[in-house]
Amino acid sequence: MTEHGTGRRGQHRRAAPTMKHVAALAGVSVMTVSRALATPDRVSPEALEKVRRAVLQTGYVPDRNAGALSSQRSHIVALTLPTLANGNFADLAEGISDILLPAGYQPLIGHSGHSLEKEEELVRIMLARRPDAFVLVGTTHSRETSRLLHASGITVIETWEYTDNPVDLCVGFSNRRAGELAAEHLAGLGHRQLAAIGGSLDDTLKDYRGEQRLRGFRDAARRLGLPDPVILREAVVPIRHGQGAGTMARLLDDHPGASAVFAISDTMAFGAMMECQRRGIAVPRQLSILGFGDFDIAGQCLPGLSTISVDPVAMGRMIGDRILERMAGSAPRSEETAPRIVLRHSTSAPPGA
Amino acid sequence: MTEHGTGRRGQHRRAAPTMKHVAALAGVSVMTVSRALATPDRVSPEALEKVRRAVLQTGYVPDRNAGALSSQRSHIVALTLPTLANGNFADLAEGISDILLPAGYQPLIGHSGHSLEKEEELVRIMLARRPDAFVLVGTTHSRETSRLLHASGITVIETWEYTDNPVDLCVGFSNRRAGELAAEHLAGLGHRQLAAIGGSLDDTLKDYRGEQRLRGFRDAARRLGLPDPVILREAVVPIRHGQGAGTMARLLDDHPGASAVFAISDTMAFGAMMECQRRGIAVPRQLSILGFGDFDIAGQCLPGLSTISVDPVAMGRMIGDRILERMAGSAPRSEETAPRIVLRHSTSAPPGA
DNA sequence: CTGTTAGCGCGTTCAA
DNA sequence: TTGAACGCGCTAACAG
Repeated sequence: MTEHGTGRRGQHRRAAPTMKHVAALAGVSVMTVSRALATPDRVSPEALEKVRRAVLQTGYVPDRNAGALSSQRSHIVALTLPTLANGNFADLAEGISDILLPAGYQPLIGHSGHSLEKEEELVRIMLARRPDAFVLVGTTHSRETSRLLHASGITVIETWEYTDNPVDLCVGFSNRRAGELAAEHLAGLGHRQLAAIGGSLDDTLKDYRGEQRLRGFRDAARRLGLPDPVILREAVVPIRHGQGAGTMARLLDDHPGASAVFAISDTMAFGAMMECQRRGIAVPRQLSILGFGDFDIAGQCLPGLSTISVDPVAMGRMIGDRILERMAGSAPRSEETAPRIVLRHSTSAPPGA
Repeated sequence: MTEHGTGRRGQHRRAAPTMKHVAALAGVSVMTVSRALATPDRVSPEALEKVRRAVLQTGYVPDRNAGALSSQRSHIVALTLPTLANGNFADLAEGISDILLPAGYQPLIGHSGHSLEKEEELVRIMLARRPDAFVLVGTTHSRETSRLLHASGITVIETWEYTDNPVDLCVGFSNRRAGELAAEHLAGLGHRQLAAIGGSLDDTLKDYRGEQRLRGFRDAARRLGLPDPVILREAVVPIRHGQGAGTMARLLDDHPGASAVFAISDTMAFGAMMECQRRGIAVPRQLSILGFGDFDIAGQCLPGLSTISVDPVAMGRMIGDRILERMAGSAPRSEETAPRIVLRHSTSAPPGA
């Protein structure tokens, strides 16, 4: 018998109190402490009280990672977003957290910067924490990402886009449909020459969902018998307001014929509106602008921005609920949510009408 | 000998592959796999290759929680923010992530909704994951929060405010100083009757940092010999644009004398600008407006919003660096960063000047 | 209701 | 360079 284990750890900080410390202080076994914390009703009132006191005295906080190792349930839910600096995704994350945290699950948030390679790296890093469920924005992933997720055998929820062939579960909306909605709204107002501004088609950084919206927009315009919309893809994700202004400037310079513009996001739409204001173009009298996302700013700018809302907080809560159902053993179904138009004052009939 | 341990876990999903599986497949011991992944140079090229293949074939991802339990280093860094739906905090989080992730640390993000009680709960939940470091926005915490952090014995970094008495380390700026800067700028332009709009003093939901900015603003005005600024605290955190408009409306109705307004955040400032536009008040000719935060929108709206920047991404990176230094065994110092004015076009000399 | 035993997946330590 | 033993902190399973 060599004596391992005594003082074998090198220099390191004072350790946090463990269950053993609490048990010793309370004069009960470690198991009783464990039960007192997890299933208080299976412990005698006296033992419970002793444990409670010892916990308070030591400032003990259970080590859930150790618990996870033992119980094979980490109570971690991984969440990969394209970026945090986007109100919609932040709202989505808060919606998910609002449901999961009170239920004892810990969201683990990461951001991929709209890159599939970074997403794959992130998935690998997060899988190393053995989450009980994995939430991904988007349905486009690298082969290896899909394989890793599949091999992990955990619940996977894809969101922010709807697909009939999810890795596992899907809670999202059709971005094509959102684009169609945009075209239908503008056509309904009487516009014929439409335009759209969106993100670049850069090889590695791509807004796949935004691209779907643009396609839906174009296809709906065709279906409605309108000329093909002018589509400018110049913004680099993550999109900031300035990109909207720049792309709008290009549109006004090179394709002055359009009377209505669909912007891939409110962020771009606002920048576009400012560019119009700078040039003395009245919105919506001379030019209609329609956004996407119903960001906070859409309701505050002048004129109020007409936009398409997908209610990220509600979607997040729905995702949280689905995860809890799955954890409880039931088999929730995928769900397609419906984007809807929010009418404000940036769209109206075209000038000649 | 009763036979425990065989199939003792109840119904649960297909388990992820473990190091044992990889070792068996590679025909080496578990330890060799461990070393092949952690210290490849201490493993023979042949063994390394066998392991590498087995890893690829199984889609194995190491369990870092188990690793953490063994090594006593979780490589997790906890981060509590007031909210994700605030560009500054999102940027801060991304800045921290940008440094930590490549170094092998996993940020764990939570949001407290500006509530000290929720923060305490969050700290407890996050401590249960045994982070190697803890980052908190703000220097105001509940007694229990401070106690828990102290008892945990880990590195703690407070940010977004500077204090000489941090729990452990502090990387932040003086919010008072930011407020003073605002008053000095406006006074320098010739304004005498100043005003400020900020968050409510609700009992539980408080923007402590914003309040410090307001106090710095007031004190600097006094020091400069100006009449006391009118300060309206009506917005409820988290502040959205609409609150700026409402508070501005109240200011214009009840205190029409002020020629310059400092808004506690760009979000409020923008709402305030829109309210002015709605009323036909020209900014900055009739009224100057100064924001805080240098949010994306400040550079895009018209007129461009003069504001105070604290560079959250840089601060985040600084925090990440400090954490890595501490992990490497050195003793980094606290750092006070300096807020700075970003001049655009929403402030100018007062009407009569 | 309580305690004992065993083991979750890994890294540390020591021995070969 | 490799492997075996051991234990990190906790919970499942069982015995009392």
